[in-house]
Amino acid sequence: MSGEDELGLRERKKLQTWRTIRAAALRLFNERGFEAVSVDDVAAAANVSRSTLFNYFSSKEALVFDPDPQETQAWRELMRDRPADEPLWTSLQEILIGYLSLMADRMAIQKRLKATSPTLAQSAHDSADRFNAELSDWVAARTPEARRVRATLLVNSARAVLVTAYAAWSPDEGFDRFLRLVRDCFAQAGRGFAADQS
Amino acid sequence: MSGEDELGLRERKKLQTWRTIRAAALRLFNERGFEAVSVDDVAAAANVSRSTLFNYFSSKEALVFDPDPQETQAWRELMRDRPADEPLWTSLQEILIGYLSLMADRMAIQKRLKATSPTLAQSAHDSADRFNAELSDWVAARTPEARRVRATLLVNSARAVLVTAYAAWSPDEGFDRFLRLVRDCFAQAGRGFAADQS
DNA sequence: GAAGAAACTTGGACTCAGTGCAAGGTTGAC
DNA sequence: GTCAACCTTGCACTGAGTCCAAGTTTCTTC
Repeated sequence: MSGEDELGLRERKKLQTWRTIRAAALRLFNERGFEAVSVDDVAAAANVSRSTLFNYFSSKEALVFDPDPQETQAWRELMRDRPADEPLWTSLQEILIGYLSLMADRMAIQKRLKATSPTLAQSAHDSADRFNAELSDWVAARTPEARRVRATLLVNSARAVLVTAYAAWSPDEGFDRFLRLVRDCFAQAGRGFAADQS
Repeated sequence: MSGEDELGLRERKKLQTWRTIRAAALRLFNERGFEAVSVDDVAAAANVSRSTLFNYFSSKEALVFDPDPQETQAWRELMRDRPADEPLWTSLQEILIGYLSLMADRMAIQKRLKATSPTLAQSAHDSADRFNAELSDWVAARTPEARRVRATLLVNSARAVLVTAYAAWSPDEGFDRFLRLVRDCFAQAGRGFAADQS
């Protein structure tokens, strides 16, 4: 999340515009609910035209879920930082925890918004998918062809862990509690499910 | 999937209309692609008004993914049929395989369509969610409060298994191959991931 | 089997998301 | 300072989804 200084004026303006729009969107959605606010409302509140808004965000839902432009860079660093000989399951855990920490401040709002709009709830997947794609690439690059399906299974299972912890967490409980849930579920999935007696 | 005979005329007509619309939709989408066909096209092809179409399907995507009205009944039977003392992980495997078998004929078309339209790919989750909700209810009813989070983890992991197998499968390969992938991934997740050396 | 209630269908008008384009304004490079 | 690349804007257009009032079909009851 460093270095927005050595950017040209043009780039800095873009970043600023992006953040202005996002901020306006989150504020309005939070006040009135997702459905009750139109894209034009958001554009107006951010002092940009409708067209410009759609230059930055590909859909109304993207206003809520798109990652900050500098965040995707941070993702890659999270992955690059894992030692090559670390077991994949451990790497996934640490990467995902890092990922969540980047969104820590947004998470509560997002979860609350999702509760109020079915449309949003649905397209939340999508945002997770983008990170997942990034993650899958990273995994694929470090896994030989023959173990590719297994590697995918691990990635998807890690996501299952996340989803489970997320569902069990309430936005009022604070972020630490959420991380504890994540670690716990990771441990359980690590041990496997076959041994359960019911 | 039995008993559409002891239905009244009204009910039988409804079922028939539903299936006519669905069939028309799948045919058109398959011929021209999802995006290239409008809802009006489908309505026209099914000899039904736009309004009626939306009475039966809540969205364009639903035309592809909604389960046949009689299918949801079959789901419940799948769940009811599992012995109460069977380990949950095993039950999940068998239920999901049964579920997939119900959709066996649609699956190849759906996967092909999904490949051609981003919108569709996204909302595929949604359809799976509906089954998942049903499944979660069943699991919750058979699991004491204290183990609820773990049960959710198992359900979500089972879904991860499915998603993995689905991704690794190609629609040309035939359904049996798909089932083999599912069983294999179930076994792997059953054994856990912690032991992996990388 | 006639009459009325309930459920289903229809067309049309409306809102809003998202696309495409052409014109005007801003930024950066030489 | 000039030119090219890039951003922003307004406007017109398509298509999804909602709402409603009026017409038609099925079910019920006597």
